[in-house]
Amino acid sequence: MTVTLTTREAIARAAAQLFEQHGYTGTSVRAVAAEAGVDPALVIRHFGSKEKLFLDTMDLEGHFGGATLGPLDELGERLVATLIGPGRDVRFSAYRAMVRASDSELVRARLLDALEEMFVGPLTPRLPGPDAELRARLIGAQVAGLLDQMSLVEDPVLVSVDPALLARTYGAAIQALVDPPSGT
Amino acid sequence: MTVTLTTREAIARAAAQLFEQHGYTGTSVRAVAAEAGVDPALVIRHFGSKEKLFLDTMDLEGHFGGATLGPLDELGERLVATLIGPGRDVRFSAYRAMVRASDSELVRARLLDALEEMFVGPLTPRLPGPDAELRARLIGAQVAGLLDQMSLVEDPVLVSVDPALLARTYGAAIQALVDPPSGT
DNA sequence: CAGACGGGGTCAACACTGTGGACTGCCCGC
DNA sequence: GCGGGCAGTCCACAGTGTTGACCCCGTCTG
Repeated sequence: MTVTLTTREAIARAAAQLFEQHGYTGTSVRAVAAEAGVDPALVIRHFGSKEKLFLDTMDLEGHFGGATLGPLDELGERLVATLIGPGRDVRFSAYRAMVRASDSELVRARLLDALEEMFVGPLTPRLPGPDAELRARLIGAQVAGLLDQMSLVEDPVLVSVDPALLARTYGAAIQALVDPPSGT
Repeated sequence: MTVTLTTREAIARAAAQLFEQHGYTGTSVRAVAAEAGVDPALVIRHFGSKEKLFLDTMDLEGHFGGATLGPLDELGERLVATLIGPGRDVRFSAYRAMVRASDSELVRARLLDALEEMFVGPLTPRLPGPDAELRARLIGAQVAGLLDQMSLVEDPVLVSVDPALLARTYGAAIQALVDPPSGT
């Protein structure tokens, strides 16, 4: 029930929209201010800097949380299906904006936190076999790679392929890290 | 034996160094000009724009070429070993700079070209089983993901883990897409 | 009730960015 | 010798993030 918007919220809302739409470098502080109907200097006054505004505004965990829940059996396929399922646009643009802004130390730290919270934390204690933590991190890498190709590079084949086939195929590769290694 | 450097080469060289070191947004045209001992307007005159200078300067293929050669048997492990083997710093920074600059349509096209040339082209006709092209693209995604976590996000665990273990573990996941799928 | 205080808001300015246009000087073909 | 083109220089422009000075208004204190 947001009847009236505090200025700070108005700025945050405008920023979220523009950052998702045009990325970090693509949106200027002045554009955010204009969208929020506010003086440019005010957004800096409220958030300290454009970088902090970006960090306060974007959240990955909200968009990706809980993707690793459920039984380990066929987790790979489910994980991919969740990623490319409903709401993929929001997820994709959030990820895209973050990665492209990863010049910033703080943004990098945030990405690392997200990896930790979404994969390493929940998965490490559940993975059977050796090197569980390493494998959890590499599952995160696989997810990042898929997002790269679909959202950042926009590989036309991947974005238009049958989602079920994609989930099955890439899911199998992820599953290879979920299941305990079989070699020597 | 470059005794004397043409101005254009001097600019390109300075640009390559600075772009790899500080990324796209992190290096200004004026900084490139200063490093090359040249007027800022001159670098635009020679290359058309900062973006074109970047594209003329960075090449992925040169750094990553031929990573998918050799027998399909254990290609996954060899691929990872090549990626994180000698010269990884140069590869990493090239990839990092490209991805972070992927706001630009042209940079994205270039990344897509690289994917095509390095994975889809060489691998599609060689992969046994169905959906060879899709699987080739997804192998590219896996590589991108690993580079993301190691070079872009700089996951401290991944960058310091035993390379052989990393190659074996992630290589197995890649191998799951090299070998023909086994399920129904 | 007067007055100090503090926080939200406004304005102008700074240093920096990429880029374009006008200009100069030089070399090469006619 | 002379004209055309090209490398190089200089200045200016619009836009960037950010800062400082200022103002206004509500609140708390004496």
